[in-house]
Amino acid sequence: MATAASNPYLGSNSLLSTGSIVHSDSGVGGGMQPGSVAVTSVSGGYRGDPTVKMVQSDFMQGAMAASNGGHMLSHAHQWVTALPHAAAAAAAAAAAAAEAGSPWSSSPVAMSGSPQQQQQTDVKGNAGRDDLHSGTTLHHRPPHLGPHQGHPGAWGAGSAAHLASMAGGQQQQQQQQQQQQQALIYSSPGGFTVNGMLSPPPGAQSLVHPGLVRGDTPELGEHPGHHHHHHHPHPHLQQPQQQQHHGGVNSHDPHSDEDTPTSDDLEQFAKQFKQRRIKLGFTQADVGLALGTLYGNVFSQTTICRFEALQLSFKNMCKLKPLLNKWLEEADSSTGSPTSIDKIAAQGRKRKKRTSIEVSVKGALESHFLKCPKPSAQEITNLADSLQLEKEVVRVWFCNRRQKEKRMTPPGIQQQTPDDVYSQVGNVSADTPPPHHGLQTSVQ
DNA sequence: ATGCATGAGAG
DNA sequence: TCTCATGCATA
Repeated sequence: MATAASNPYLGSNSLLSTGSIVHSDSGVGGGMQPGSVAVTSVSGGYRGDPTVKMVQSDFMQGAMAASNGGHMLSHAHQWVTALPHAAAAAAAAAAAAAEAGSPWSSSPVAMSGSPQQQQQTDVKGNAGRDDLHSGTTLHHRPPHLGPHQGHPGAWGAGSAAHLASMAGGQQQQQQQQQQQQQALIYSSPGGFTVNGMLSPPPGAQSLVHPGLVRGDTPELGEHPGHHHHHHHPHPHLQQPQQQQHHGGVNSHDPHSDEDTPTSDDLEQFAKQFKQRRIKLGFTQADVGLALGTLYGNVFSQTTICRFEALQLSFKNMCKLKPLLNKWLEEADSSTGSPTSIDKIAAQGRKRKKRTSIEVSVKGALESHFLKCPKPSAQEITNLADSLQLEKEVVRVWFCNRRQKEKRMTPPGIQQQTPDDVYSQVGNVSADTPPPHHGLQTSVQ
């Protein structure tokens, strides 16, 4: 593949070509035979780690492993190095600090029984690696947006799709998929508003430069006055059971911002959000960037995507919801105003090559995971050894696998079936209850 | 849309 | 070390 070619390490490594790997699978249950394992592709990236700065070509790994079957995981680090980059964003840090105090993780009284552990990491990422700068401000503009129509509050339709047990084995999750592209339409190049959206509501901060100071309250509230019923909590997802109101301490309406949304709320919100976003002509990336401009927290397309697909932890969903909600309000209220942001060019940062794990190896990992989701360091080492993978890769694989297990959307549920809008209406008894909720014009 | 990766923070 | 939030790079 072309990707490989671009880096020095893989120059001679032809393993990357798809053709090099031949065997396709061998079942999940058993041992795999050594042979082809994984290849890594490289790309620029950065590693902030001061300790690790060395260039090491270890592209040999794949080749060696393939040829001798032995293990040779001796390589140390392969990440490339060194790039001058600088700039720490103090402003971001400040914002982060502010953010930390926000009431995301806990509502007043709500969750008494379940501490929602751990930290929120939100903005820290910004301080660490983000380079927010603005260099240019291009304003792109949504193709068409009508006068604001859907306010948050108007939502509420959905039915929920749910789940399935994720017990027995791994099932693949469907992935209806298609690509979204960048918005192609830009509005008048003539220039107008300087920054993002206009007229932030009170409480919202004024806009700032993309990437620069913004001190503000991350207090995000969805506005009061919501009225939707929250019915059944989703059976899946281990969301902390929060709503237990005795006495009435916290018994105000479940829709108010103050309280933690139910997974159902989140699901509906996510759907609505996606619809609105699409109708407004924004890509997921646009949104992520806009959030940065508006609130100082930039998010990637990935995160927005995962939010929409409910592939984040419950807690994370709760955290993001207010932000996205805010954006949504801004977006559809500022009809003619350009939204804009500029892209932060990827700086010269080095990141480790992304390892590509063979399907057969994945199968092996999966089977091990089923037996033991949390292998000890030793087990990881052994496994890594037998699979001819780096220990770190295996470790990370397990971490990611566990994370996946904790996502909101359990594998097996269909997230949206755009083809059944008016298909079956009364049919509910079947085993495939497609969740359809009105609109849904475009699928992305 | 997702797979692998990074890094902060909590043990 | 692991977990969690996130994102680059990819398919």
